[in-house]
Order: sequence, then C-alpha cells, then structure tokens
Amino acid sequence: MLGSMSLSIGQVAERTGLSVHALRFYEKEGILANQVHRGPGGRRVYTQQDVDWLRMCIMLRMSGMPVPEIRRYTELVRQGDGNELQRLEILKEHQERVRQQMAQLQDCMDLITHKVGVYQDYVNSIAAKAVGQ
Amino acid sequence: MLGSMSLSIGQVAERTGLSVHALRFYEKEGILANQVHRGPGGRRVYTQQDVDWLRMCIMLRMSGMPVPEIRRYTELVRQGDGNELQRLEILKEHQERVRQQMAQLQDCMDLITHKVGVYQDYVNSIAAKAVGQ
DNA sequence: CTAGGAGCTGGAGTCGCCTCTAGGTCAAGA
DNA sequence: TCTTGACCTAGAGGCGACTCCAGCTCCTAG
Repeated sequence: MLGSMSLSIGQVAERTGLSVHALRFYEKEGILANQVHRGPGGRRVYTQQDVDWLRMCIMLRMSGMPVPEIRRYTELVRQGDGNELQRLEILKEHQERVRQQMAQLQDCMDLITHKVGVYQDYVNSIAAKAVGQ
Repeated sequence: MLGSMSLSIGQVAERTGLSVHALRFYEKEGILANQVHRGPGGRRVYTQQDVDWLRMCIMLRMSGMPVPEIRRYTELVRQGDGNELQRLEILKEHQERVRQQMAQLQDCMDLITHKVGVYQDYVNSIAAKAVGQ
C-alpha cells in the first residue's frame, strides 16, 4: 500500500534534500505535523505525509519564515479543526513579507543589471579598441 | 561645497540606515572603496561618495552577497582601472544568483498564495454558514 | 565473528553578520 | 565644574539554523 509506506530518516533526507541532522533538528523543534513513530531499535519511521509536510515547511523556510513561526503554524495544524483563521493569518502575514522581499530583490536586481550593463559596455569598448589596433 | 561635505559616523548611520556598529564593522571588513579619513580626536570623517558606496553595498548585501565577496569587489574598485572584467564577472555571477533566488521565492509565493486561497475559502464558507443560521 | 553502515542521543561547535560592552577621549552647554 | 552625548578601540556576546561529535545499538554481509 503506497499511502502507508514507511520511510527511514535516510530516505526522507534523500526525498527532501534535508540532512538527517536537519530532520532530527526539525523534529526537536516541533516542526512535524504528526509525531514520528519509532520502529525496532528506536528508529524513526516516516510516512509520505511527513515528507509532504516537510516539503511545505522547506518552502516556508526558503522564503524566510523563521523556525519558531513554522512551529506555531505546525502546532495549529496539530490541534486540528477550528483554528483555520489563525493559520490563515500566519500565512497572510508571511505572504506579505515575501511580497516585500521580492520587491526589494527586484530593486537590487535593477541596480545590478544596470551596473552589469555599464561594465559590459565598457569592457566591450575596450575589446573593440584592441581589435581596431 | 556639497561635493566635499564631510559627515560623522552618526550622520552616515542616519543616511544609510546602518548602525554605527555596522559601519565600523564594514570598515574593518574592508568594505569601503576609499579609506575613511580621521578628524580631530580620531573621529571618522565620511564623504557623500562613501554614503553612495555604502548604499550600493547595502543593495548587494540585501540581495544576499556575502561580506567576503563584497570585499573582493571593493578591493577591485580600490585597485582602480584595468580589472573591469573581473568586476563584471562578480556582478554577473551575483545577478544569476539573485535571478535564481527570485524564481525560488516566486515558487514559494505560489504555494503560499494557493494555501491562503484554500483557507480563505474555507473560512468564508464557515462564516456564511454562521450567518445562514 | 567481525567489520561496515545506518541509526540513536545529548550536547558542543560553526558560520555569518552583526551587536554590545567596557573603558576611554573630547567638546559644548547648564 | 560637571554632565551629557557623540565618538573611539578591542574584544566579547548573541542569534538563527544548522552541523558535527562521541559513544552507543542494531542489522547484514563476508
């Protein structure tokens, strides 16, 4: 049964791109929607849902959401139905931050592109002179 | 004469948004195109060019260029004419990184926007039910 | 039966980028 | 004269997010 396939920490590391260290760290930080079960020898047993959840968390992290806020969100999800408004708030706030970050990045990009243009022209003009001689 | 107006570290902090700590740190890290002169009592004296340079460095930092690479770039500028190709390389590499970062951020944004939409619909539907009762 | 490899824990270490502290100088205003 | 406030230095401290280490348990293959 695909839906209940169980995965080792190493397999989850492969599938998510996180290190096994990071996976244990995230678990300690409370960033797993359902707690990880343990197999023989105390080994962590993950499911595909865990992988999916982690992939979303990775997106949140990549876009700059701090670990404590991901934890807050995770806790809401763990609590179950009834707090959707709070989840929505967190997501909306983050969305706004990402929007600002992108705008900022675009400004930086504009400046860099401008400078690249200037240097490119200059370098080209030097090259042209060299050929002309 | 506007062009040669001299500024204290506090004024530069105001104009750039950096803290005085950060300004001294940046200087120690070699992130100033021309070295800062000292006035009476050993106080730093900045010029408008320094402010302009710092503003550009801030853009580079904001877009994720690490301090050591900003230093490399600064050193090239300090060395003067002849290394424009190297400067161009640095800028182009960084430009590419920023491009990737923006694409990544856009992916995150898409996911977040999707989730916000889903939660918004759900929350709205709950609200509608409440009104309907 | 032993060597390798994956996993476990708790806690220490690292890295990047500042930020702050301690202990001082100096100039101007009350 | 005293205090305030901006500045100085060298170096310590802090924060976020991992990353790594020591020392352990298993399991499997040779």
